[in-house]
Amino acid sequence: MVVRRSDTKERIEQVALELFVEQGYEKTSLREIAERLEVTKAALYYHYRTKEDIVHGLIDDLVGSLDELLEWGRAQPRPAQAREEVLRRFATLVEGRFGPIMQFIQQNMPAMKELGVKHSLGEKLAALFQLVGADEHDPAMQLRTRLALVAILLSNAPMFGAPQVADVSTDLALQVALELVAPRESF
Amino acid sequence: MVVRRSDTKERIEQVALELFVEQGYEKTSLREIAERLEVTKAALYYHYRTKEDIVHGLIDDLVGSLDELLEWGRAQPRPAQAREEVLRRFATLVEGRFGPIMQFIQQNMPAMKELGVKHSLGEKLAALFQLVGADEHDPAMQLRTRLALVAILLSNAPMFGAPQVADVSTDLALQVALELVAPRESF
DNA sequence: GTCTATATTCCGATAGAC
DNA sequence: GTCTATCGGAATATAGAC
Repeated sequence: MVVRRSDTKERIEQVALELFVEQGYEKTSLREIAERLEVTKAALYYHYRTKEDIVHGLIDDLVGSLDELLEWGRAQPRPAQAREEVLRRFATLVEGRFGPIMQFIQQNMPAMKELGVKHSLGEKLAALFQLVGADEHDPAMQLRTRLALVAILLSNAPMFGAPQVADVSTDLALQVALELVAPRESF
Repeated sequence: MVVRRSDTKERIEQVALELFVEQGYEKTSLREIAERLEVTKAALYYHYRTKEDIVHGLIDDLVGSLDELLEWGRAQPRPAQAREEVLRRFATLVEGRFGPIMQFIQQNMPAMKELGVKHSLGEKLAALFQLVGADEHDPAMQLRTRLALVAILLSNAPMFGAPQVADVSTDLALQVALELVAPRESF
């Protein structure tokens, strides 16, 4: 069971994430967040020590879920056969409540780097990559594995905003991702 | 022949790009750029009207090269057969002098959006996507086409910093990109 | 828990001498 | 073309009343 946070804390994180996705982390001031919440800046500082702490609140949630996914995947007796289900669960997370957070992270890498998020989250994604890529040593297969994860992420956020020609459903992204990591003889 | 700019203008763009890639656009101040150049802020303002103008100076170069690539691709009599060469030339641009700029753009999307870069550059990338994807109407093929471009971009910049497990050579990325857009019967 | 008021710092940008 | 000096504003953050 998730620990119950105060309503205000939840509302702060929710509104902050909205604005971070709309405008980016740096361009979003605490004044704007406070205004949309119809409170003052000082109120925010009662709940969070710094602006950075708000981001950590958002990220910790995601890191926790990734940990659960990793734990599950590693517990599977036949890793090779768990690949598909790991990708499926990852896609579920991305299309679910972590979609906006993933988009926020993707589009604000310099800020994530400064906050140390790039390190903690990068660890998890590297582990996920290894789990899905299993013990592949072929560089081409490693690249395909990475692209499989990107395919799922692309269904959530646009790349450069432009090549969003058609809507990509999560199901389609998952299908292409599975093709990418599927064993093959040749093309 | 490229128009000859003053040495100082070139050095400003070079140093600014360095810092933009290292720290991000918003976190890089004109003071820092000036300090690394060993001049004062005011000197920068003689060459560029605003901080945004420095970015536009960097981007225009790239947009120009993409235009050339698009022009060439469109002039090919057999578009389907030009795909491979377009991807090859795109990879050459990314691994060449535009690598850092592409990385900068990718990792600073909110700033690009505010500068209108997302629009001008997005147009070019959408056109490139259409050229490579040709007249594909299958959504799965459209996604694969997008991933082909991403594969090439991934060889240049890390994704989340972490899943950079092995070095991805441009040749390998190009090969996987070609596989992705290659016509197929089934998997 | 939320407020008013303020401290502090840094930024982008300009004026004008040389 | 580069400098010194400075302006106006906005940002994060804090102090202290209620």
